[in-house]
Amino acid sequence: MFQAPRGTRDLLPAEHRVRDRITAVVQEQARLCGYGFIEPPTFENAELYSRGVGEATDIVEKEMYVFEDRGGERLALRPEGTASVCRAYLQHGMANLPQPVKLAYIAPMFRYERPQAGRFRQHTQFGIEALGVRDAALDAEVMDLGWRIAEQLGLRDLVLLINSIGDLEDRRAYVPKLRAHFEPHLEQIAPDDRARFQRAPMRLLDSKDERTRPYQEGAPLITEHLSAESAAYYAAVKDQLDALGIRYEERPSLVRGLDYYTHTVFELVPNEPSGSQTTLLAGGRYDGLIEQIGGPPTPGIGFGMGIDRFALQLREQGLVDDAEEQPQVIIAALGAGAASAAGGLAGQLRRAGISATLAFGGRSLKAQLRHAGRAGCRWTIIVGERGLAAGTVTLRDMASAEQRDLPLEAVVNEVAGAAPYTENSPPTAE
RNA sequence: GUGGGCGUCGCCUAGAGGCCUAAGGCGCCAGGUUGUGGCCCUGGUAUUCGCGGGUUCGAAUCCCGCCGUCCACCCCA
Repeated sequence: MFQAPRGTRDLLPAEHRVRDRITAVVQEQARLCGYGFIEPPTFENAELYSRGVGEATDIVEKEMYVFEDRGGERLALRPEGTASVCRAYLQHGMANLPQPVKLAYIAPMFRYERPQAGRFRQHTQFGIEALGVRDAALDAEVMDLGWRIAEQLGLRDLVLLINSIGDLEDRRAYVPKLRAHFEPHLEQIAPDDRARFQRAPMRLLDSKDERTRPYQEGAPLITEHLSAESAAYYAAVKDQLDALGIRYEERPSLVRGLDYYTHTVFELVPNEPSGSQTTLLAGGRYDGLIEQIGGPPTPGIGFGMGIDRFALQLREQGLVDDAEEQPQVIIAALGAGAASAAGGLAGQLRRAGISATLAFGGRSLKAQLRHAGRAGCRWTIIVGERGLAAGTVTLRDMASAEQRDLPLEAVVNEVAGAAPYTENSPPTAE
């Protein structure tokens, strides 16, 4: 039997309802900040990512789904959203629009990773990018948007981790100092971390390896080596966050795995993580990215939010109600002559905004009612040849078991006029 | 890429070398006579225990390999 490919899954109705709820909140909050939604293609020229995300990143180096199409183009399934949005900004000349240009998307991302809790080979992200402006207030606004989404969904006990990793100049000055700190201990630290020493020395700061940890003590921090201008920018961002009343924590070891980040970086995480893949939302400023992919120097900031991880977190915090919505009316049809009348009635009910379905399958009335009872609908309408001869159908209230005959033309109004049925109350035994 | 746990009906679970041609619960389907549900009762729903080898007179139960899945590392949303 076929199975969904490793690391992918079918989002079944119960889970899809959770996603719909998240999607609704996200769209509303993005709208409140003035974001317009865009949908970039699912695959792009592979080089867009190696140039944008960074040649030496894990994403590009070992996680991209790269393929050649029949025309010989080297393409990649989108591993992250920012590069595409920036490409679109350039391609459509959005630098001529009032800045910042605020763009949002909800789209699947693909990375060849080993699946585990909260990590998939295909996952869906909501993301936003605000392009063309470098302003501490915008940084804070972006983080506040992420914060509000969590708030609106009812999530508790989250914390926003922030840091500044400065600009290229800052890091050019800082990295040698960092290397100098670790260099004497290269023999002692973990082999993986020795490689990092060369390629991504800032990662040494958040290594979890027991062999490396002792040497993290006393290492120089980027935040202590920012230029006066960068430090002032970071301070301004924090002032803005304070004004917004967001609970944040500075985390000097916070470095992101994509090369394009500058200055502000942040992550939204649960206070007390239960698993290990718990970053709900992460992002930062990337003032060099657009230039990297061939545009003019253009500042930008944004984040990616793991919709699947939000769903997981909602479940974990007991914020998911799995009750599924049942049709308000189930129509039972008796006899071949009643089938088309039943179908017509179902259509009329739906046009009146009442959810209705037939008890399909040509079964006995008993079976059709049993089906209706189990489904938990409010009413059953029995359409039978006998009643039809007199122009009536039977409307049965499933909770009270009361029923009466009504003219076929009257039943839609009768049901529409009743109090809305909100609770999915199970039938009670008499 | 590395390490570990687990794989019996749609779901949950029993089973630990012969009494298992696999049991129970949930769910689903049908029926309990004539056009009426929920409770109850009856029946149906895995020719087979992820797949392939091996050990044995005999394997769902032991061994090996593969696959799948879950978890952790790495990394990340």
